[in-house]
Amino acid sequence: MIDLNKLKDNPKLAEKLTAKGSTADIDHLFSLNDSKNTMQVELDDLKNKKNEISKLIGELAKNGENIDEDKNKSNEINESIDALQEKFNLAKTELSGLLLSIPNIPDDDVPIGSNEEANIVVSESIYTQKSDGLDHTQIGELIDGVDFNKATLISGARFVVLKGKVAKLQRALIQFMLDEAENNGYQEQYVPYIVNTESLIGTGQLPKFEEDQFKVDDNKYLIPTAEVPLTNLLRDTTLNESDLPVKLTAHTPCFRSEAGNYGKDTKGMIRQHQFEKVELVKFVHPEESDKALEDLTDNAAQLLDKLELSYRKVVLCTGDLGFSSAKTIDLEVWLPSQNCFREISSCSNFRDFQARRINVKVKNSKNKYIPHTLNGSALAVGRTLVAILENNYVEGEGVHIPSVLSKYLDFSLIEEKN
RNA sequence: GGAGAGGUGGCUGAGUGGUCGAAAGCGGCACCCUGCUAAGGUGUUACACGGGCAACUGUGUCGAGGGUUCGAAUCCCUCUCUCUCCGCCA
Repeated sequence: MIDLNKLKDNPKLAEKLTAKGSTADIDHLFSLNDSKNTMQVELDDLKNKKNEISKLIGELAKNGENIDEDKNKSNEINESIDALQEKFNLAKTELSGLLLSIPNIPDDDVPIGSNEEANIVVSESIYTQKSDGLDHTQIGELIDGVDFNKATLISGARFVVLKGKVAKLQRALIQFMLDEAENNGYQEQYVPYIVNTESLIGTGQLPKFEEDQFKVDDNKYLIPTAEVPLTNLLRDTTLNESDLPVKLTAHTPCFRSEAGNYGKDTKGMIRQHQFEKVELVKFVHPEESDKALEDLTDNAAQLLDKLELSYRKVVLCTGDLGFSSAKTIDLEVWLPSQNCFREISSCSNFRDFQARRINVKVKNSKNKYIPHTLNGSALAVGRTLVAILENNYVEGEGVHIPSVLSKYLDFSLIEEKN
């Protein structure tokens, strides 16, 4: 949630919102806020009168005096209160609805642009970089480890079944990523995969992106990412400053309805309704969040280095930035079948945007402040699997397992069948 | 799924219509006293929103939302969460 006062003090911020694609009417927001406040003053004043009369009635009644006149007066005031309260509530509801629908303000160093073409590549780390390779669906068939037909049979489109060594490889990747996260100081969590509306509002998926979520019940949704349960772990809490930074990690499946992505990546495992991911989440002191984003991105990038997968680091432009994010750095891994880099991790600094929504504060001996939150994938496991299949495939042999995973697996090659 | 109990401030826990934002204790903080690793004394100690340069001040909050009433932590309704017992179950 953005800070209205900050927006008021700095009109330039409104332009940045526009650069992010927000169509919010900021002036309307201000006037709505003003009229809400005016009403609140009036309302409080009326309630104050009412309270005083009630107190008076109490005293009069105790002394056995006549209270009819004051009761009438009080009833009149109550009518005024009811009328005004209704208007006030409407204004308040509208205001909070609008505020929840306004995206975060991009950082100053975020490139301006309307789509991914304006993103800036900051670095590349190249190991081997094959091109025109087989894609993972073909390789999956050759090694008999990936089955989309069975997934379609039992569930439908955009699901996958992994078999044998490929399934084990995915499990090993998860284990590897969690171990690395722990080495980097993140505490592992096991969290619910179903969350309530409040949690999704807290991290910013709701109210605007309801159609992207899988709803399982009134007020209950499958998580689109572990960011949601992990970040909401601290909802409505006040932390001690000495607790910072809070660093959490979890492996979870992620569920996305991918509404509005018809025709995009329809083939293969790139865009699925269900995929595995290891997520990193941090709560840090506001002054530390820039550094924290770098560290977080490094934590994710190191995984790709250890897996010896080629990747590049990209700063997302304003138009490509997620709703809640002030700055996002994507890691994109090389896919030989597509001859391009594809997103495999997204590391974001949310500043105080989510923290305000989830009402988390930090106190020290002097005062209270709102911490900054960050998160990033480390990594998207499904896409990592795709990258390994495609990059490590050798014709006539099969898929070679990255050596860093050897301690998790009792094989180093997934052979072709026949 | 069935039956019951209950949600009060950081914690324990009083409080069944007005003087209750709420006793008391614990804990926290500040100061004082005390020459000994402790004890005692005094004061202070919720949050949100609004108004005001500020001192300060108004409103709201006793799980949530409605209702009754001039007035609700207290009475009524709905919801929700927690706990106990039974059933079922990985």
